[in-house]
Amino acid sequence: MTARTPDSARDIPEATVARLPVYLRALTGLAEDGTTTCSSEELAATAGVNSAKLRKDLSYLGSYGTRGVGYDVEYLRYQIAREIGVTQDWPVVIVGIGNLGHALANYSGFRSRGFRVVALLDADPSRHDEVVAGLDVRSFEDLESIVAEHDVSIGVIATPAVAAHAVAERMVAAGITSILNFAPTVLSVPDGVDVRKVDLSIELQILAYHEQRKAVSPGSEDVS
Amino acid sequence: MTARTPDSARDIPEATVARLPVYLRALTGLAEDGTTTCSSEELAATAGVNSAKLRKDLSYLGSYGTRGVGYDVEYLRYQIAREIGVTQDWPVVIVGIGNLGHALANYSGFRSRGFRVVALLDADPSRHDEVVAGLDVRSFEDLESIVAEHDVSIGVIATPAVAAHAVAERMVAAGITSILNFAPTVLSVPDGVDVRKVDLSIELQILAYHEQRKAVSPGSEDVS
DNA sequence: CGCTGTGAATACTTTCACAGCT
DNA sequence: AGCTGTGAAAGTATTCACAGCG
Repeated sequence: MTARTPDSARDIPEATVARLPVYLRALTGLAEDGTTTCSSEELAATAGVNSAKLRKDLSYLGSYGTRGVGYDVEYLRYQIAREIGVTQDWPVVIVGIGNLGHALANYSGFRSRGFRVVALLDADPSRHDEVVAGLDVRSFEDLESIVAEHDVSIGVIATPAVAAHAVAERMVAAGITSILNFAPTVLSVPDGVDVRKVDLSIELQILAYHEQRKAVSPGSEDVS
Repeated sequence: MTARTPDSARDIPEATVARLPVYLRALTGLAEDGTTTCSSEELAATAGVNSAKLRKDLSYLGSYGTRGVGYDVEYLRYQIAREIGVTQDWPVVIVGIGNLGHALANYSGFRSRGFRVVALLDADPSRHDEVVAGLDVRSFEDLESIVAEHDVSIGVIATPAVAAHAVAERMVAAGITSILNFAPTVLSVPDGVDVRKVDLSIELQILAYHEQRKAVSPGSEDVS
Protein backbone atom coordinates (compact mmCIF):
# COMPACT_ATOMS: atom_id res chain seq x y z
CA MET A 1 0.00 0.00 0.00
CA THR A 2 2.96 2.32 0.43
CA ALA A 3 3.63 2.17 -3.31
CA ARG A 4 7.28 1.11 -3.14
CA THR A 5 8.42 -2.52 -3.37
CA PRO A 6 4.98 -3.82 -4.39
CA ASP A 7 5.34 -7.27 -2.93
CA SER A 8 8.70 -8.78 -3.82
CA ALA A 9 12.11 -7.15 -4.08
CA ARG A 10 12.36 -5.34 -7.40
CA ASP A 11 15.19 -5.13 -9.83
CA ILE A 12 16.56 -8.59 -10.35
CA PRO A 13 19.55 -8.40 -12.72
CA GLU A 14 18.85 -9.70 -16.19
CA ALA A 15 21.64 -12.28 -15.95
CA THR A 16 19.98 -13.67 -12.86
CA VAL A 17 16.53 -13.74 -14.46
CA ALA A 18 17.96 -15.81 -17.29
CA ARG A 19 19.22 -18.40 -14.80
CA LEU A 20 16.13 -18.71 -12.65
CA PRO A 21 14.45 -21.11 -15.09
CA VAL A 22 17.58 -23.27 -14.95
CA TYR A 23 17.38 -23.43 -11.18
CA LEU A 24 13.72 -24.18 -11.40
CA ARG A 25 14.39 -27.15 -13.61
CA ALA A 26 17.20 -28.36 -11.39
CA LEU A 27 14.90 -28.19 -8.38
CA THR A 28 12.17 -30.07 -10.20
CA GLY A 29 14.70 -32.76 -10.99
CA LEU A 30 15.83 -32.99 -7.38
CA ALA A 31 12.23 -33.14 -6.18
CA GLU A 32 11.52 -36.00 -8.59
CA ASP A 33 14.50 -37.86 -7.17
CA GLY A 34 12.98 -37.51 -3.74
CA THR A 35 15.47 -34.95 -2.45
CA THR A 36 13.82 -32.65 0.06
CA THR A 37 16.76 -30.47 1.08
CA CYS A 38 19.89 -29.34 -0.74
CA SER A 39 22.88 -27.09 -0.21
CA SER A 40 23.82 -24.30 -2.59
CA GLU A 41 26.72 -26.50 -3.64
CA GLU A 42 24.47 -29.39 -4.67
CA LEU A 43 21.90 -27.26 -6.41
CA ALA A 44 24.63 -25.34 -8.21
CA ALA A 45 26.18 -28.58 -9.46
CA THR A 46 22.80 -29.79 -10.72
CA ALA A 47 22.17 -26.50 -12.48
CA GLY A 48 25.67 -26.28 -13.92
CA VAL A 49 26.82 -23.05 -12.23
CA ASN A 50 29.08 -22.33 -9.28
CA SER A 51 27.66 -22.00 -5.82
CA ALA A 52 28.65 -18.39 -5.19
CA LYS A 53 26.71 -17.32 -8.25
CA LEU A 54 23.74 -19.38 -7.24
CA ARG A 55 23.65 -17.87 -3.76
CA LYS A 56 24.03 -14.36 -5.10
CA ASP A 57 21.22 -14.98 -7.57
CA LEU A 58 18.91 -16.36 -4.90
CA SER A 59 19.73 -13.46 -2.62
CA TYR A 60 17.91 -11.15 -5.04
CA LEU A 61 14.69 -13.06 -4.41
CA GLY A 62 14.91 -13.06 -0.64
CA SER A 63 16.28 -15.31 2.09
CA TYR A 64 14.80 -18.65 1.35
CA GLY A 65 17.57 -20.84 2.76
CA THR A 66 18.52 -21.90 6.26
CA ARG A 67 22.07 -21.23 7.40
CA GLY A 68 23.92 -24.33 8.32
CA VAL A 69 21.35 -26.46 6.47
CA GLY A 70 20.57 -25.41 2.92
CA TYR A 71 17.35 -24.98 0.97
CA ASP A 72 14.06 -26.80 1.15
CA VAL A 73 13.67 -28.07 -2.41
CA GLU A 74 9.92 -27.74 -2.66
CA TYR A 75 9.75 -24.36 -0.97
CA LEU A 76 12.51 -22.85 -3.06
CA ARG A 77 11.00 -24.32 -6.21
CA TYR A 78 7.73 -22.60 -5.45
CA GLN A 79 9.37 -19.28 -4.65
CA ILE A 80 11.28 -19.25 -7.91
CA ALA A 81 8.22 -20.29 -9.89
CA ARG A 82 6.29 -17.47 -8.29
CA GLU A 83 9.04 -14.97 -9.01
CA ILE A 84 9.19 -15.97 -12.67
CA GLY A 85 5.44 -15.99 -12.86
CA VAL A 86 4.89 -19.59 -13.87
CA THR A 87 2.58 -20.52 -11.04
CA GLN A 88 -0.22 -19.13 -13.18
CA ASP A 89 -0.36 -20.41 -16.71
CA TRP A 90 0.25 -18.32 -19.76
CA PRO A 91 -1.76 -18.69 -22.94
CA VAL A 92 0.47 -18.60 -26.01
CA VAL A 93 -0.19 -18.43 -29.75
CA ILE A 94 2.18 -19.85 -32.31
CA VAL A 95 2.25 -18.34 -35.78
CA GLY A 96 3.84 -20.28 -38.63
CA ILE A 97 3.16 -24.00 -38.59
CA GLY A 98 6.00 -25.30 -40.73
CA ASN A 99 8.49 -27.83 -39.45
CA LEU A 100 9.53 -25.70 -36.53
CA GLY A 101 6.00 -24.65 -35.65
CA HIS A 102 5.06 -28.33 -35.57
CA ALA A 103 7.91 -29.07 -33.22
CA LEU A 104 6.98 -26.19 -30.95
CA ALA A 105 3.31 -27.12 -30.91
CA ASN A 106 4.22 -30.63 -29.85
CA TYR A 107 6.84 -29.61 -27.33
CA SER A 108 5.64 -30.91 -23.99
CA GLY A 109 8.03 -28.69 -22.08
CA PHE A 110 5.76 -25.71 -22.62
CA ARG A 111 2.71 -27.23 -21.10
CA SER A 112 4.60 -28.61 -18.14
CA ARG A 113 6.22 -25.29 -17.38
CA GLY A 114 3.27 -22.98 -17.22
CA PHE A 115 2.49 -22.30 -20.86
CA ARG A 116 -0.56 -23.37 -22.76
CA VAL A 117 -0.67 -23.18 -26.52
CA VAL A 118 -4.14 -21.87 -27.27
CA ALA A 119 -3.89 -21.50 -31.03
CA LEU A 120 -1.81 -22.34 -34.06
CA LEU A 121 -2.02 -19.89 -36.93
CA ASP A 122 -0.71 -19.98 -40.44
CA ALA A 123 -1.17 -17.67 -43.39
CA ASP A 124 -1.22 -20.55 -45.86
CA PRO A 125 -4.82 -21.78 -46.34
CA SER A 126 -3.60 -25.22 -47.42
CA ARG A 127 -2.51 -25.83 -43.84
CA HIS A 128 -5.87 -24.95 -42.34
CA ASP A 129 -7.17 -28.52 -42.53
CA GLU A 130 -4.37 -29.89 -40.45
CA VAL A 131 -4.64 -30.81 -36.80
CA VAL A 132 -1.37 -30.44 -34.92
CA ALA A 133 -0.93 -31.39 -31.31
CA GLY A 134 -4.68 -31.59 -30.92
CA LEU A 135 -5.33 -28.07 -32.19
CA ASP A 136 -6.45 -27.20 -35.63
CA VAL A 137 -4.39 -24.79 -37.59
CA ARG A 138 -6.36 -21.60 -38.09
CA SER A 139 -6.10 -18.58 -40.31
CA PHE A 140 -3.76 -15.81 -39.31
CA GLU A 141 -6.79 -13.55 -39.70
CA ASP A 142 -8.13 -15.01 -36.46
CA LEU A 143 -5.25 -13.57 -34.46
CA GLU A 144 -7.11 -10.61 -32.97
CA SER A 145 -10.12 -12.58 -31.85
CA ILE A 146 -7.99 -15.32 -30.31
CA VAL A 147 -5.80 -12.85 -28.45
CA ALA A 148 -8.88 -11.09 -27.11
CA GLU A 149 -10.71 -14.28 -26.22
CA HIS A 150 -7.85 -15.94 -24.34
CA ASP A 151 -6.18 -12.77 -23.13
CA VAL A 152 -2.93 -13.78 -24.79
CA SER A 153 0.13 -11.68 -24.09
CA ILE A 154 2.83 -13.99 -25.43
CA GLY A 155 3.28 -14.86 -29.10
CA VAL A 156 5.72 -17.17 -30.84
CA ILE A 157 6.86 -16.46 -34.39
CA ALA A 158 7.99 -19.51 -36.37
CA THR A 159 7.41 -18.14 -39.84
CA PRO A 160 9.96 -17.63 -42.61
CA ALA A 161 12.07 -14.51 -42.18
CA VAL A 162 10.20 -12.42 -44.75
CA ALA A 163 6.89 -12.78 -42.93
CA ALA A 164 8.18 -12.23 -39.43
CA HIS A 165 8.05 -8.49 -39.24
CA ALA A 166 4.49 -8.20 -40.46
CA VAL A 167 3.44 -10.90 -38.02
CA ALA A 168 5.14 -9.10 -35.16
CA GLU A 169 3.43 -5.82 -35.97
CA ARG A 170 0.08 -7.45 -36.13
CA MET A 171 0.72 -9.27 -32.85
CA VAL A 172 1.60 -5.99 -31.18
CA ALA A 173 -1.49 -4.31 -32.63
CA ALA A 174 -3.58 -7.17 -31.29
CA GLY A 175 -2.25 -6.60 -27.78
CA ILE A 176 0.62 -9.07 -27.49
CA THR A 177 3.49 -7.63 -25.44
CA SER A 178 6.03 -10.46 -25.44
CA ILE A 179 7.34 -12.18 -28.54
CA LEU A 180 9.60 -15.17 -28.95
CA ASN A 181 11.04 -14.93 -32.44
CA PHE A 182 12.51 -17.92 -34.24
CA ALA A 183 12.75 -16.19 -37.58
CA PRO A 184 16.21 -14.95 -38.46
CA THR A 185 15.26 -11.27 -38.56
CA VAL A 186 15.67 -8.26 -36.34
CA LEU A 187 12.25 -7.17 -35.18
CA SER A 188 11.71 -3.60 -34.17
CA VAL A 189 8.82 -3.16 -31.80
CA PRO A 190 7.47 -0.32 -29.66
CA ASP A 191 8.72 0.27 -26.14
CA GLY A 192 6.99 -1.94 -23.66
CA VAL A 193 7.08 -4.96 -25.96
CA ASP A 194 9.72 -7.57 -25.21
CA VAL A 195 11.29 -9.65 -27.91
CA ARG A 196 13.58 -12.58 -27.40
CA LYS A 197 15.09 -14.34 -30.34
CA VAL A 198 16.30 -17.84 -30.85
CA ASP A 199 18.46 -18.26 -33.89
CA LEU A 200 19.59 -21.75 -34.63
CA SER A 201 22.24 -20.83 -37.12
CA ILE A 202 23.76 -18.16 -34.89
CA GLU A 203 24.39 -20.73 -32.20
CA LEU A 204 26.17 -22.96 -34.68
CA GLN A 205 28.23 -20.05 -35.91
CA ILE A 206 29.40 -19.29 -32.39
CA LEU A 207 30.46 -22.91 -32.04
CA ALA A 208 32.23 -22.73 -35.39
CA TYR A 209 34.19 -19.69 -34.26
CA HIS A 210 35.57 -21.53 -31.24
CA GLU A 211 36.06 -24.71 -33.20
CA GLN A 212 38.17 -22.87 -35.70
CA ARG A 213 40.34 -21.48 -32.92
CA LYS A 214 40.90 -24.92 -31.45
CA ALA A 215 42.33 -26.14 -34.72
CA VAL A 216 44.82 -23.26 -34.89
CA SER A 217 46.30 -23.52 -31.40
CA PRO A 218 45.54 -26.91 -29.85
CA GLY A 219 47.66 -26.57 -26.72
CA SER A 220 47.44 -22.80 -26.48
CA GLU A 221 50.63 -21.55 -24.85
CA ASP A 222 52.83 -24.44 -23.88
CA VAL A 223 54.97 -24.17 -27.00
CA SER A 224 58.61 -23.24 -26.76
CA MET B 1 55.85 -18.08 -38.23
CA THR B 2 56.74 -16.11 -35.12
CA ALA B 3 54.20 -18.13 -33.11
CA ARG B 4 52.30 -15.19 -31.58
CA THR B 5 49.18 -13.67 -33.15
CA PRO B 6 48.86 -16.43 -35.76
CA ASP B 7 47.15 -14.36 -38.40
CA SER B 8 44.29 -12.36 -36.94
CA ALA B 9 44.09 -10.54 -33.62
CA ARG B 10 43.26 -13.02 -30.90
CA ASP B 11 40.96 -12.69 -27.95
CA ILE B 12 37.66 -11.38 -29.22
CA PRO B 13 35.28 -10.90 -26.28
CA GLU B 14 32.55 -13.52 -26.07
CA ALA B 15 29.80 -10.91 -26.26
CA THR B 16 31.28 -9.70 -29.51
CA VAL B 17 31.58 -13.21 -30.93
CA ALA B 18 27.89 -13.73 -30.26
CA ARG B 19 27.04 -10.65 -32.32
CA LEU B 20 29.27 -11.31 -35.31
CA PRO B 21 26.74 -13.69 -36.88
CA VAL B 22 24.11 -10.98 -36.54
CA TYR B 23 26.31 -8.51 -38.38
CA LEU B 24 27.02 -11.12 -40.98
CA ARG B 25 23.34 -11.58 -41.61
CA ALA B 26 22.75 -7.85 -41.73
CA LEU B 27 25.52 -7.46 -44.30
CA THR B 28 24.14 -10.29 -46.39
CA GLY B 29 20.80 -8.51 -46.36
CA LEU B 30 22.35 -5.22 -47.40
CA ALA B 31 24.31 -6.92 -50.17
CA GLU B 32 21.11 -8.51 -51.49
CA ASP B 33 19.49 -5.09 -51.57
CA GLY B 34 22.34 -3.88 -53.73
CA THR B 35 23.98 -1.73 -51.07
CA THR B 36 27.74 -1.63 -51.58
CA THR B 37 28.78 0.72 -48.79
CA CYS B 38 27.32 1.48 -45.39
CA SER B 39 28.11 3.52 -42.30
CA SER B 40 28.34 2.03 -38.83
CA GLU B 41 25.05 3.78 -38.13
CA GLU B 42 23.23 2.03 -40.98
CA LEU B 43 24.69 -1.36 -40.33
CA ALA B 44 23.97 -1.04 -36.62
CA ALA B 45 20.34 -0.17 -37.34
CA THR B 46 20.01 -3.18 -39.65
CA ALA B 47 21.55 -5.44 -37.03
CA GLY B 48 19.52 -4.00 -34.17
CA VAL B 49 22.39 -2.66 -32.03
CA ASN B 50 23.79 0.82 -31.46
CA SER B 51 26.60 2.10 -33.59
CA ALA B 52 29.18 2.54 -30.82
CA LYS B 53 28.85 -1.12 -29.93
CA LEU B 54 29.11 -2.14 -33.54
CA ARG B 55 32.28 -0.11 -34.09
CA LYS B 56 33.83 -1.41 -30.91
CA ASP B 57 32.99 -4.97 -31.94
CA LEU B 58 34.48 -4.52 -35.40
CA SER B 59 37.58 -2.94 -33.94
CA TYR B 60 38.48 -6.31 -32.42
CA LEU B 61 38.72 -7.79 -35.90
CA GLY B 62 40.84 -5.06 -37.40
CA SER B 63 40.34 -1.80 -39.27
CA TYR B 64 38.08 -2.72 -42.11
CA GLY B 65 36.30 0.61 -42.54
CA THR B 66 37.26 3.87 -44.19
CA ARG B 67 37.06 7.03 -42.10
CA GLY B 68 34.68 9.55 -43.49
CA VAL B 69 33.06 6.87 -45.66
CA GLY B 70 32.01 3.69 -43.91
CA TYR B 71 32.38 0.01 -44.69
CA ASP B 72 32.45 -1.84 -47.96
CA VAL B 73 29.60 -4.30 -47.52
CA GLU B 74 31.11 -7.19 -49.43
CA TYR B 75 34.58 -6.80 -47.99
CA LEU B 76 33.37 -6.57 -44.41
CA ARG B 77 31.03 -9.49 -44.95
CA TYR B 78 33.93 -11.62 -46.08
CA GLN B 79 36.15 -10.54 -43.20
CA ILE B 80 33.52 -11.42 -40.62
CA ALA B 81 32.76 -14.73 -42.30
CA ARG B 82 36.44 -15.56 -42.23
CA GLU B 83 36.76 -14.58 -38.61
CA ILE B 84 33.81 -16.76 -37.59
CA GLY B 85 35.09 -19.55 -39.76
CA VAL B 86 32.13 -19.93 -42.09
CA THR B 87 34.04 -19.47 -45.32
CA GLN B 88 34.79 -23.18 -45.13
CA ASP B 89 31.81 -25.43 -44.51
CA TRP B 90 31.27 -27.48 -41.42
CA PRO B 91 29.88 -30.99 -41.47
CA VAL B 92 27.27 -31.50 -38.75
CA VAL B 93 25.44 -34.54 -37.40
CA ILE B 94 22.00 -34.32 -35.84
CA VAL B 95 21.00 -36.90 -33.27
CA GLY B 96 17.33 -37.33 -32.39
CA ILE B 97 14.97 -37.08 -35.33
CA GLY B 98 11.70 -36.28 -33.59
CA ASN B 99 9.73 -33.16 -34.36
CA LEU B 100 12.59 -30.84 -33.58
CA GLY B 101 15.18 -32.95 -35.35
CA HIS B 102 12.97 -32.87 -38.43
CA ALA B 103 12.76 -29.11 -38.25
CA LEU B 104 16.51 -28.78 -37.86
CA ALA B 105 17.26 -31.18 -40.68
CA ASN B 106 15.04 -29.15 -42.98
CA TYR B 107 16.28 -25.77 -41.82
CA SER B 108 17.76 -24.11 -44.87
CA GLY B 109 19.57 -21.54 -42.77
CA PHE B 110 22.24 -24.08 -41.88
CA ARG B 111 23.21 -24.94 -45.40
CA SER B 112 23.27 -21.32 -46.48
CA ARG B 113 25.48 -20.30 -43.59
CA GLY B 114 28.33 -22.71 -43.88
CA PHE B 115 26.94 -25.87 -42.31
CA ARG B 116 26.20 -29.14 -44.01
CA VAL B 117 24.15 -31.79 -42.31
CA VAL B 118 25.94 -35.02 -43.16
CA ALA B 119 23.88 -37.45 -41.12
CA LEU B 120 20.70 -37.87 -39.13
CA LEU B 121 20.83 -40.43 -36.36
CA ASP B 122 18.18 -41.85 -34.10
CA ALA B 123 18.23 -44.62 -31.54
CA ASP B 124 14.74 -45.77 -32.44
CA PRO B 125 14.92 -48.44 -35.20
CA SER B 126 11.38 -47.64 -36.34
CA ARG B 127 12.68 -44.34 -37.65
CA HIS B 128 15.44 -45.86 -39.71
CA ASP B 129 13.28 -46.24 -42.82
CA GLU B 130 12.49 -42.57 -42.98
CA VAL B 131 14.10 -40.12 -45.35
CA VAL B 132 14.26 -36.62 -43.96
CA ALA B 133 15.56 -33.65 -45.93
CA GLY B 134 17.06 -36.02 -48.46
CA LEU B 135 19.05 -38.01 -45.91
CA ASP B 136 18.04 -41.32 -44.51
CA VAL B 137 17.82 -41.64 -40.79
CA ARG B 138 20.53 -43.97 -39.59
CA SER B 139 21.27 -45.87 -36.42
CA PHE B 140 22.96 -44.06 -33.59
CA GLU B 141 25.47 -46.91 -33.70
CA ASP B 142 26.86 -45.40 -36.88
CA LEU B 143 28.01 -42.26 -35.07
CA GLU B 144 31.69 -43.14 -34.83
CA SER B 145 32.09 -44.15 -38.44
CA ILE B 146 30.25 -41.07 -39.70
CA VAL B 147 32.29 -38.72 -37.53
CA ALA B 148 35.48 -40.33 -38.76
CA GLU B 149 34.43 -40.42 -42.38
CA HIS B 150 33.30 -36.80 -42.62
CA ASP B 151 35.65 -35.39 -40.02
CA VAL B 152 32.72 -34.01 -38.04
CA SER B 153 33.47 -31.77 -35.11
CA ILE B 154 30.01 -30.31 -34.47
CA GLY B 155 27.05 -32.32 -33.20
CA VAL B 156 23.46 -31.32 -32.55
CA ILE B 157 21.42 -33.05 -29.85
CA ALA B 158 17.67 -33.02 -30.37
CA THR B 159 16.78 -36.05 -28.29
CA PRO B 160 14.54 -36.20 -25.23
CA ALA B 161 16.22 -35.01 -22.04
CA VAL B 162 16.89 -38.47 -20.64
CA ALA B 163 18.95 -39.53 -23.64
CA ALA B 164 20.94 -36.33 -24.01
CA HIS B 165 23.77 -37.00 -21.64
CA ALA B 166 24.60 -40.42 -23.03
CA VAL B 167 24.51 -39.01 -26.55
CA ALA B 168 26.86 -36.20 -25.56
CA GLU B 169 29.36 -38.60 -24.01
CA ARG B 170 29.35 -40.76 -27.04
CA MET B 171 29.77 -37.75 -29.31
CA VAL B 172 32.76 -36.62 -27.30
CA ALA B 173 34.26 -40.10 -27.37
CA ALA B 174 33.80 -40.14 -31.13
CA GLY B 175 35.78 -36.93 -31.47
CA ILE B 176 33.14 -34.22 -31.57
CA THR B 177 34.30 -31.08 -29.78
CA SER B 178 31.33 -28.72 -30.18
CA ILE B 179 27.77 -29.56 -29.21
CA LEU B 180 24.56 -27.67 -29.72
CA ASN B 181 22.12 -29.04 -27.19
CA PHE B 182 18.36 -28.65 -27.55
CA ALA B 183 17.50 -31.08 -24.78
CA PRO B 184 16.58 -29.45 -21.50
CA THR B 185 19.49 -30.90 -19.53
CA VAL B 186 22.79 -29.67 -18.21
CA LEU B 187 25.55 -31.52 -20.03
CA SER B 188 28.89 -31.90 -18.36
CA VAL B 189 31.69 -32.45 -20.81
CA PRO B 190 35.50 -32.48 -20.64
CA ASP B 191 37.53 -29.31 -21.01
CA GLY B 192 38.08 -28.45 -24.61
CA VAL B 193 34.54 -29.38 -25.61
CA ASP B 194 32.14 -26.50 -26.13
CA VAL B 195 28.46 -26.81 -25.43
CA ARG B 196 25.82 -24.28 -26.27
CA LYS B 197 22.25 -24.87 -25.28
CA VAL B 198 19.01 -23.67 -26.71
CA ASP B 199 16.12 -24.13 -24.37
CA LEU B 200 12.77 -23.15 -25.75
CA SER B 201 10.94 -23.11 -22.48
CA ILE B 202 13.60 -21.04 -20.73
CA GLU B 203 13.12 -18.29 -23.27
CA LEU B 204 9.40 -18.28 -22.65
CA GLN B 205 9.96 -18.19 -18.91
CA ILE B 206 12.16 -15.13 -19.23
CA LEU B 207 9.40 -13.44 -21.21
CA ALA B 208 6.87 -14.48 -18.58
CA TYR B 209 8.97 -12.89 -15.85
CA HIS B 210 8.95 -9.53 -17.60
CA GLU B 211 5.34 -9.89 -18.61
CA GLN B 212 4.36 -10.43 -15.01
CA ARG B 213 6.21 -7.29 -13.99
CA LYS B 214 4.42 -5.22 -16.61
CA ALA B 215 1.07 -6.18 -15.17
CA VAL B 216 2.08 -5.04 -11.68
CA SER B 217 3.42 -1.58 -12.53
CA PRO B 218 2.28 -0.48 -15.99
CA GLY B 219 3.62 3.08 -15.92
CA SER B 220 6.52 2.40 -13.60
CA GLU B 221 7.26 5.62 -11.70
CA ASP B 222 5.16 8.45 -13.03
CA VAL B 223 2.51 8.04 -10.36
CA SER B 224 1.91 10.74 -7.80
C1' DC C 1 33.85 17.63 -42.85
C1' DG C 2 32.25 13.00 -41.67
C1' DC C 3 32.84 8.78 -39.94
C1' DT C 4 35.86 5.32 -38.00
C1' DG C 5 38.55 3.54 -34.29
C1' DT C 6 39.52 3.82 -29.48
C1' DG C 7 40.90 5.42 -24.78
C1' DA C 8 38.37 6.62 -20.68
C1' DA C 9 34.12 6.42 -17.95
C1' DT C 10 30.28 3.91 -16.58
C1' DA C 11 27.46 -0.03 -15.85
C1' DC C 12 26.87 -4.73 -15.12
C1' DT C 13 28.42 -9.56 -13.72
C1' DT C 14 31.05 -12.76 -11.44
C1' DT C 15 33.94 -14.22 -7.89
C1' DC C 16 35.97 -13.91 -3.36
C1' DA C 17 35.90 -14.30 1.38
C1' DC C 18 33.83 -13.97 5.60
C1' DA C 19 30.30 -12.19 9.05
C1' DG C 20 26.38 -13.98 11.05
C1' DC C 21 22.55 -17.10 11.79
C1' DT C 22 20.92 -21.92 13.06
C1' DA D 1 30.42 -26.38 12.96
C1' DG D 2 28.36 -25.55 8.65
C1' DC D 3 26.16 -23.14 5.19
C1' DT D 4 23.72 -18.99 3.78
C1' DG D 5 23.68 -14.21 2.51
C1' DT D 6 26.40 -10.29 1.18
C1' DG D 7 29.74 -6.43 1.06
C1' DA D 8 33.85 -5.56 -1.47
C1' DA D 9 37.11 -6.75 -5.30
C1' DA D 10 37.94 -8.26 -9.81
C1' DG D 11 36.59 -8.99 -14.33
C1' DT D 12 33.50 -7.96 -18.53
C1' DA D 13 30.64 -5.31 -21.35
C1' DT D 14 28.63 -1.09 -22.91
C1' DT D 15 28.52 3.66 -23.73
C1' DC D 16 30.58 8.15 -24.24
C1' DA D 17 33.07 11.41 -26.59
C1' DC D 18 36.58 12.78 -29.42
C1' DA D 19 41.25 12.41 -31.79
C1' DG D 20 42.66 11.43 -36.17
C1' DC D 21 42.39 9.73 -40.85
C1' DG D 22 40.56 9.97 -45.59
